[in-house]
Amino acid sequence: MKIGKLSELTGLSIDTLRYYEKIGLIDPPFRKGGQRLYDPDAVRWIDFLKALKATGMSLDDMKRYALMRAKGNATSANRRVMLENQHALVLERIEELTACAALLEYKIANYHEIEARHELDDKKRYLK
Amino acid sequence: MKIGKLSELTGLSIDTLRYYEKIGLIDPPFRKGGQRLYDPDAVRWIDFLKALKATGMSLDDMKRYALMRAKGNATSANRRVMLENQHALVLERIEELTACAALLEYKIANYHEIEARHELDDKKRYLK
DNA sequence: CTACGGGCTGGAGTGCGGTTCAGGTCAAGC
DNA sequence: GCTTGACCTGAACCGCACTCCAGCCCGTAG
Repeated sequence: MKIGKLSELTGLSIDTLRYYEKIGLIDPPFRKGGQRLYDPDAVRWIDFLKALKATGMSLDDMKRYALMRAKGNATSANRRVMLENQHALVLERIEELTACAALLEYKIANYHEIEARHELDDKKRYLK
Repeated sequence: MKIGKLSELTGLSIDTLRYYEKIGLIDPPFRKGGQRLYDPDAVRWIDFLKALKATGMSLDDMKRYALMRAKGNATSANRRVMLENQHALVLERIEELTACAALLEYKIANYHEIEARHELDDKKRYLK
């Protein structure tokens, strides 16, 4: 498939795909007449990259992972450790967000209270 | 308190505190001999800003919130809505991260399997 | 009174993760 | 053969959120 199709399937812009290739996240595909022709497996790899990115991993770290992957089996344990570290970070981040959500809920409840009080004031003013 | 102390208490760098003041996130404090002198309440406000930031809110949106806060009660409902929207985003983000965590767990389990197979191969090789 | 640690300003610089642009080339349909 | 739309390259540019810097001032301990 050509780059436009891959862009459509992955949701990454054409520019981003070329950029990812440039920095070594995506293997340079075969070319026909200068144009990139991707293997369908590329979609799976890019989806994985998207997931790593969603966890907050930097492109640099993803590049390190991609590099190890390219080196084959010998790097398997290292890659696993990378994923384990990232997994731990994700759990931490979830905890942090959960705490923030609780704080927001508290603040929102507070605002509701304040608004209720103001409505009451309005009623009183009306009754005067 | 002076800016150094506030920096220590909030964990934000002195430069960041001045930057936040410049962009309107923090009220300009009183000055004595040109130096900023903060009220202890500043810590609470900054901690709240940190929480908003942790939720992924942009400084620009935080500025909008700060501006409304400065305008007083009339903006209360708008501020509540902002927090409610942010709360929804946080919940979404937690869902996304949870899904990523699951994917990572799956991948990690996969790596364990691969490693186990390789150990087996090593044993076989040893027995030859 | 002097040294020194902390604070001040305005503005330039940084790192990240793309995005845009100029100026082309390629290929599929008419 | 020609048009049209997709694709190509290298390099410049962008927004965000800081971070650093030069050159200055203030205040307090010795």
